[in-house]
Amino acid sequence: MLGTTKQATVTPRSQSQTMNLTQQVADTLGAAIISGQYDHTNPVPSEAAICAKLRVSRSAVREAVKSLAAKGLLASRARQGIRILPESEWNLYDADVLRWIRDANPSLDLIKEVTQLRIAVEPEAAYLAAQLRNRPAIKAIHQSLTRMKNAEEGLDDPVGSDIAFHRAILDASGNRFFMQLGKIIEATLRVSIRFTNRKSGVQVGAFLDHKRVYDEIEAGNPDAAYRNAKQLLDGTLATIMEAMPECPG
Amino acid sequence: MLGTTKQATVTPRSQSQTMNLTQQVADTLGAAIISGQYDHTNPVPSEAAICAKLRVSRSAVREAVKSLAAKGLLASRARQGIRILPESEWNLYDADVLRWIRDANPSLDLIKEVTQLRIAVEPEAAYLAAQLRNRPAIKAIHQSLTRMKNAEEGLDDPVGSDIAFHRAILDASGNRFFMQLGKIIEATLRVSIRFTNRKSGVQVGAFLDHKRVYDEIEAGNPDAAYRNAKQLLDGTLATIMEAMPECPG
DNA sequence: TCGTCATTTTTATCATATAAATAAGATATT
DNA sequence: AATATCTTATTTATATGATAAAAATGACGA
Repeated sequence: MLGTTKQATVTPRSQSQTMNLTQQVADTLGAAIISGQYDHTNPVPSEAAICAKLRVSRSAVREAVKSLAAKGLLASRARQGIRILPESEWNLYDADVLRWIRDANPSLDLIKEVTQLRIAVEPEAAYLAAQLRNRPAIKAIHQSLTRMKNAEEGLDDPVGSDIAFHRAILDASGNRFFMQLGKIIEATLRVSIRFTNRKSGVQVGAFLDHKRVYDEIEAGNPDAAYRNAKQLLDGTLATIMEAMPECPG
Repeated sequence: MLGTTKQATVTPRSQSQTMNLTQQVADTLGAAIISGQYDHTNPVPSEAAICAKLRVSRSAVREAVKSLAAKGLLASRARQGIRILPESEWNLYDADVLRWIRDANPSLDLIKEVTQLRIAVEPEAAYLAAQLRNRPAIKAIHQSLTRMKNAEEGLDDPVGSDIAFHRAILDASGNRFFMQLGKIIEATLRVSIRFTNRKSGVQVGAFLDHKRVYDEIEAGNPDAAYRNAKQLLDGTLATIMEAMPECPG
């Protein structure tokens, strides 16, 4: 046999477990872009340079670039090369982008902003859920509440059950935009623990606070569900703000 | 010169104005997927079949597929082919996805859900803006308010100035998640007009309603800004619900 | 100084070949 | 008969190289 192909040195640190080459390249580039490694003095390398650097074929690089372009991170044009788009174009509501941001700058800023988003959205979702009264969806909320109860006795994961509860409410709203926020919130919450894991003492009354929201949804009282959800989240934000170094607003 | 390449028949109806081939293919496939053309009885064709159908190279198809995968529409694996992901995975906060959804099913449902999102987010954004009191940002709100005033006398675009106002408030919140919703809201509002363009009579008091929100932000009264913004949007939702055939919630 | 044009770099697109993964069928084993 | 193993075929994954098109740059001339 002549001309055997086969070469491909994988990208450096990227986890190649389940990721294919293109995904690995996209992950490497995405993380580099968001961590601010490139700017006008140090522009993104050309396709050819990336190929050489990562030791992969042009196909892999080009497919990765298309993937990142779809997330709003960059754009490429002939002769102009690959240029990074302004941050305002980055799709924050994308799990990968969010992860790269979180890892590039592990701070409470992102968590604060997500919490502000939750404060805006979750009470409204509870309101809509109480209006809709979708049986299966409400049952799912109740099940996550049971998980929280179990978690208090160490029989279930406290974080996991809490996340499940909030996601169940979003799902019960019937609003697709609210539902999609579930995975964004989850991705953030799972990390925020590392920052705000002040002793589980604050968790004591948590179950009851959550149950109040459920009860009002189940009873079909939109306004009361809204109020209880808002109160619950204001407490969460307060905890986060306490943990923050300075408090600019 | 031997072996001249050159062929490439473009995709059918896609606007090829500024779009390159890959984008055209992605647009064609994305629209087809979201319009529900494929299901388990009629799965997505293989790469080869798409190449033949659209008369483009495999590279173009593969890059388009990567782009759609990045938006959560599909995933592809060897021997298994391209499979559509469940709707819950589609990134709704993506301008392309939103456009495909809107065009696939032109109804008020999407507009209603976006408005529910606005009701949740915009009052909170006004609240934060009043807290932050960022001078340039508040000035931008005022400028859009001036545009609305002019629009009342036919000197500016009513829709454009209204959108500018709401985007300015989101921008003034300092929250990146809120800011990003600007383009989503804009894309939806520009279409919703076709549905709810009940005579501009309702517009009469609109300027004052908007000005009240601005005044409270400028004065640094978060709670009042919140209330006025909420009131403003409740009116908007009411208009939309009126225009809807049936009112399920 | 300014516009025009040739040059050259870079992405865009195409074509083709090989590798790897895996669904499905065939075969062997218990 | 049921299960495990091997074979085959199909499809995506990856690599390579060639041509096309776009656009930044610099040379040139009016």
